[in-house]
Amino acid sequence: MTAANPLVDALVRCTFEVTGALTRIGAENDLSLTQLRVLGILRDRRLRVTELAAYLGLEKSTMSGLIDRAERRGLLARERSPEDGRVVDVFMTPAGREFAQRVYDDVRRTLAPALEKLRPEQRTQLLELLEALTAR
Amino acid sequence: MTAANPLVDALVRCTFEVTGALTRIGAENDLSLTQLRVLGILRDRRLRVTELAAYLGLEKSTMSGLIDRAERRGLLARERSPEDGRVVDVFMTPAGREFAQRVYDDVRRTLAPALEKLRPEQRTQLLELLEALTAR
DNA sequence: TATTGTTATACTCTATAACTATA
DNA sequence: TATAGTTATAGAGTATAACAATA
Repeated sequence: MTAANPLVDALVRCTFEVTGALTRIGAENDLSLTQLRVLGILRDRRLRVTELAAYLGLEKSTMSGLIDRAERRGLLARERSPEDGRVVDVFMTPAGREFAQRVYDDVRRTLAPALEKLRPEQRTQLLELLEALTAR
Repeated sequence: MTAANPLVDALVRCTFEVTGALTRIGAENDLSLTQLRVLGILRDRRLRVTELAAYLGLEKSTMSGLIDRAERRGLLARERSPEDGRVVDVFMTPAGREFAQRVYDDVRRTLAPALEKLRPEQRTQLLELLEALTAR
């Protein structure tokens, strides 16, 4: 038995709510939560397949499928590494970048209203707390 | 174009981190994120299929499959409503309740350490902010 | 031999459409 | 007719195991 922990419970509840919003916005753009996350990760990075899988906590084989489908849509591209012939780099196409920008704008527009119900000093507090929480 | 919003970004990043932890703990117990959420919702409620689908933002047909698999594992049970023969109520079995308790204990044990890095008054703040955020 | 990535396979998750039973 | 739920179907997401190519 573990003691009740209202803070963990509130965090989990909030997570499910935000995830719900993200899933809905993703679906409106034919993106699963995972694809949405892939786009977020690759926005400012170029990663090999294994690294991407590690970021997402998924198997390489799962990544292959995700990349296949995104590549078929013209959002991502693959490139064999010149240094190591086994490695495949993955990165966003210009179209993918533009698309991701639009979708994440949508995310901001959707989530901002709830956050604006907080007082300004509460928003500052929350930002600090979230950053403290996700700092490694 | 939407202005950058560090607070939304921090919230999304936090959401993906917590989701990652929930997915991993779920996987260790052969539960998808959705099944984990079903167990959380039904912990203190008895809902008809349509209500459950609404809670999760899913189609009724998707619910049927989710319930089927959880029922096959002995975690959930269905019961036809005596008042309205079309309605099917869904609820947790004792085994399901016990199982959910164990899994959510695991969730608390996993997430608590990160939260304990915050100072006590920060934890109080965070709880208040999360509650303000998810209040309807 | 070890590592990187893909393919084959099987199962879950999901939506849409068609259906059954009840109201 | 309308509503509640299930079934059929198809596609995406996921893991495991086997594989090919490269190091």
